[in-house]
Amino acid sequence: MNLNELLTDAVAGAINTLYGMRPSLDIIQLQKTRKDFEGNITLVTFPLLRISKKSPEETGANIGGYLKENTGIVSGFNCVKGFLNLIVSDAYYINFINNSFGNNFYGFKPPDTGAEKIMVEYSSPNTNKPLHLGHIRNNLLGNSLCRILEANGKHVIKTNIVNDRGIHICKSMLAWQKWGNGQTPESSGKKGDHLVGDFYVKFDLEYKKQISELVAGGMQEEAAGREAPIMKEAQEMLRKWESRDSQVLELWEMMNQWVYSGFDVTYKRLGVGFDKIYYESDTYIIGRDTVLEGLKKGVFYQRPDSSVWVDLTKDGLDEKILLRSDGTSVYMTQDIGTAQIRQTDFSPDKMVYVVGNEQNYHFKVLALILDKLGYSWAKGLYHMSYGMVELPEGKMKSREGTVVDADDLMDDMIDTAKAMADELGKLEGLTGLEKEDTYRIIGLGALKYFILKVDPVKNMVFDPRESIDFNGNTGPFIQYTYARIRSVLRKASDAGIMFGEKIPERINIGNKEKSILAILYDFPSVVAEAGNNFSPALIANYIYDLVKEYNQFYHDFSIIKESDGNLRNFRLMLSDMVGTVIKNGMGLLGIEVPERM
RNA sequence: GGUUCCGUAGCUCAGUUGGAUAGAGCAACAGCCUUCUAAGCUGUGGGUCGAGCGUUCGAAUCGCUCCGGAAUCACCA
Repeated sequence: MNLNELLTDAVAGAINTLYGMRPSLDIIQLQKTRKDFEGNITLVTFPLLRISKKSPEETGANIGGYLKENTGIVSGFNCVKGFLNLIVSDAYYINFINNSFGNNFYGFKPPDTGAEKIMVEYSSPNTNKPLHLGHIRNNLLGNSLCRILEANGKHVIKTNIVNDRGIHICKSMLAWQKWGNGQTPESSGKKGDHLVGDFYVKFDLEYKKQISELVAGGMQEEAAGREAPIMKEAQEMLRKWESRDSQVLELWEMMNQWVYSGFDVTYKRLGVGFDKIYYESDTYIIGRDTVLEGLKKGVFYQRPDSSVWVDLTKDGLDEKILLRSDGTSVYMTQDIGTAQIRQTDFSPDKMVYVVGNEQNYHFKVLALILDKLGYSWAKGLYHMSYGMVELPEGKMKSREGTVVDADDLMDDMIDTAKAMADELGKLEGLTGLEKEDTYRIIGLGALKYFILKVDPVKNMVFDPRESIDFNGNTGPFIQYTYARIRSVLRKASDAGIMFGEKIPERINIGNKEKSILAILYDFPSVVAEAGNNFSPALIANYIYDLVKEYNQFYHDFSIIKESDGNLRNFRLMLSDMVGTVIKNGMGLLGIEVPERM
């Protein structure tokens, strides 16, 4: 039982003894004591007054007195305006650190064989252009979510569905055919995904040109969009692809390979990975078969032009197309197929989709369709929806060239880390390789933390200047604290100072130290909460609070230089444990921590 | 127009199941390195929690109505 549970029990006992009535647990409201008051945990007395039939002050005094006498956890209390502030005994926290010290996995639940099996889909790129800032948020959230779920003892399967087919890829392919002159990543010296993306842009330019020519010739804009010759060519190419035209397939394979090798570099740098990768070119057929089956069973219906639809008007939604009139698949068809294959392959209890909130409607429809098809596992679908990333000047727009490229961004962050570290002279004495690695850790730490500290459901603004700041509530600030701790521990070790002896309960610890202990104590419950809420941001903000508190302590107290041996031992253990929690917590965000910086 | 989400300091964001005088960082200003890493610490200023009404001992938090912003309702993905 943790502290909250112990106290809830004890308070219930107190009320029963004092007032002769066993209260329901939900009126026992415990919260952290605000900074301005003395105490660690506060009981709100107001809901208890109808049982006690006494004033808030008196009720608080009664319960506080009982807890102090009977629990051994509460060493003192005060009651202010109906808030009973309980002082948790030093011994309780000392006992905690004595037990948890040296556990490198503190905060993590061990994997359990009977654990819930959760499949998490994230990343899900298209293969026609390189990854950008929006993908970065997706990848970081997905990867962090997986780590958090694993830390909660879940069995996690990380998966990626690569959208390797469709009209958008055909656009790049067509443009390459027309204007590529046989260029390859090798011949051009470009990363494959960037090269393919360049042709996608070329297509778009030509398409726009053709549209304006048609409009100038008197055609409506909408019609021009359909009639532009290059678009017709791309559509023709897609049809050839679906009928397995060997030349088109060969080109498609080649260009997709370029993109994959490019993605691999980006993924590796971002520190994300997958247990199983699916390709829509494999799954869409299954989806199509299922849709046709559903049509036979009467779950769907066909229009005169032979397109297939599902009617969701009774569920408060609209009608949705599942197969085009020419028989080709749409996005929904593919997702139906993918979900089925995943069930066949892994039969997960839950399938989590980390996908932007622009697709909220899509996933509502997907779950509904799978349910209508009679799949019991449809209930296990969960869309982890997250907000868009915007720039200070507004949305990223590829046609206006304001898209922030993932590779460029990482380069910039690492360059800035290098410039700053060199200016501060922080890494002198390290080898060249060690320096490079540290720049990387810091630059990526800044980027990842900046994105993950924000509540996923919210849209966020990414200001390249601000995100590059390394002070305040940032990744480097946290990493710096870690490096300081490591430095202290190294110095202790160099001086032959051993630590880790059990701390005697009678040791006299200060408020700041106690407050750090209390925060450390909370880590496992924060991990659990982050898992329940699918929110890496909870971890990020927790670490920041811990680190801020520790830095104040570090500033005000001596650790190695403390003359009292017991106290020195305690402070070293405390520092060591803060380091462990920083490392573990940042690990859940996919952020590394440096030994020196 | 329907549906969903968001609105907290100049800017970027915290604020678990309703609880005390709403918190950080950035930016501005003023301090602290002969002492374990100053990428740090301390202080000052900065708020009608979008607005109103309601629920109650108590609302940034819950409900309703507005206002503002975003997404979506495609034979795009």
